[in-house]
Amino acid sequence: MIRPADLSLIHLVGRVNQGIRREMRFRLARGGTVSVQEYTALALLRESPGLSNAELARRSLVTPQSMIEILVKLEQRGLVSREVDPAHGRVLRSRLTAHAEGLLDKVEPEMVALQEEMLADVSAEQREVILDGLLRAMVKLSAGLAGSTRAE
Amino acid sequence: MIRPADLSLIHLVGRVNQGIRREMRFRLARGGTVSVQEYTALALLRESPGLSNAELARRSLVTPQSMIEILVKLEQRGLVSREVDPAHGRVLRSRLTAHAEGLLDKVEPEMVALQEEMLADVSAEQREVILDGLLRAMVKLSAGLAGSTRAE
DNA sequence: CCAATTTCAGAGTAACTGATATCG
DNA sequence: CCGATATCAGTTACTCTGAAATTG
Repeated sequence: MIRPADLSLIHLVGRVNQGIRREMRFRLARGGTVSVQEYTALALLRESPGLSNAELARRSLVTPQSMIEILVKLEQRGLVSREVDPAHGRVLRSRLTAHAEGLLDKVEPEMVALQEEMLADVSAEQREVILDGLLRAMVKLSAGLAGSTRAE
Repeated sequence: MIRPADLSLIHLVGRVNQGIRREMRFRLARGGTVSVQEYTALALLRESPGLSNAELARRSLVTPQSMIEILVKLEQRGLVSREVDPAHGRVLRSRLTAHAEGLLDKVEPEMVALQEEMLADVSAEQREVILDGLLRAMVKLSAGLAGSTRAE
């Protein structure tokens, strides 16, 4: 017999994510005019400059085809610059432009505020535990459990 | 100055969610032929039978227009039956059909397995803390922080 | 020749905004 | 008349699968 709690985490993550995206969309609409998906990619690039499209895709758990679409758009809008990797002529490494840095500086305080409001009733210790747990979950998901990345 | 850790949780939830949905889509493709979005609604209805469209939407943090689309499709496919609330002629209360119960019985073990694989390195105590924390976050998000539901 | 990366093209899923009608 | 619900219609956001070219 499956108890309700057995499945609550995967559902709960989905709902919380939906709530977060909803709020992000709303708040991003004022500031810059970047979509949630674009903001997310920019934030990742700020934290890890020089990532390639393939690397960005892996870290975001999406296909490279999905990521390239975001990346190309960001490049066209002058938010990202891409340069050939000197060690591997096929790889293009992405970095934020000054414009993007400025945009993030303007927008990130709002995102921090969102997170703070959302976690108002969650202690610092509890946040650490959650962060650690979700990170472990992401490692497993990245490894490609039984599904999408079938080991042959 | 914004430290990287300041924003990690909202991003981490997004990535974990993406990983979960990716796996769910893959595993659901075999069993029933329900989409992730449909499965999620069915699971919620099993846990809370008799919810109206508006209630389902609120619990899922989506608009009623988004939810009605799923619900109508499920009804057409014979997975959900809807009846007028005797106390309020406008409200339609949804319940799973026997067919849907059978489908969930077949599919849920796979979803439980997914959650177990994903949380393999997370202790029972840690899961409790995460569950509690995300629930608190969802309460805040449901209340409509500063954004989408602007209090005038 | 093989593995990884990039990227074009088309498709499908999922969520949204706006507007209308009904019920209490 | 107001607030909540249901729902039609059109649109936008996001991700995927398939296929082709390039590099080491």
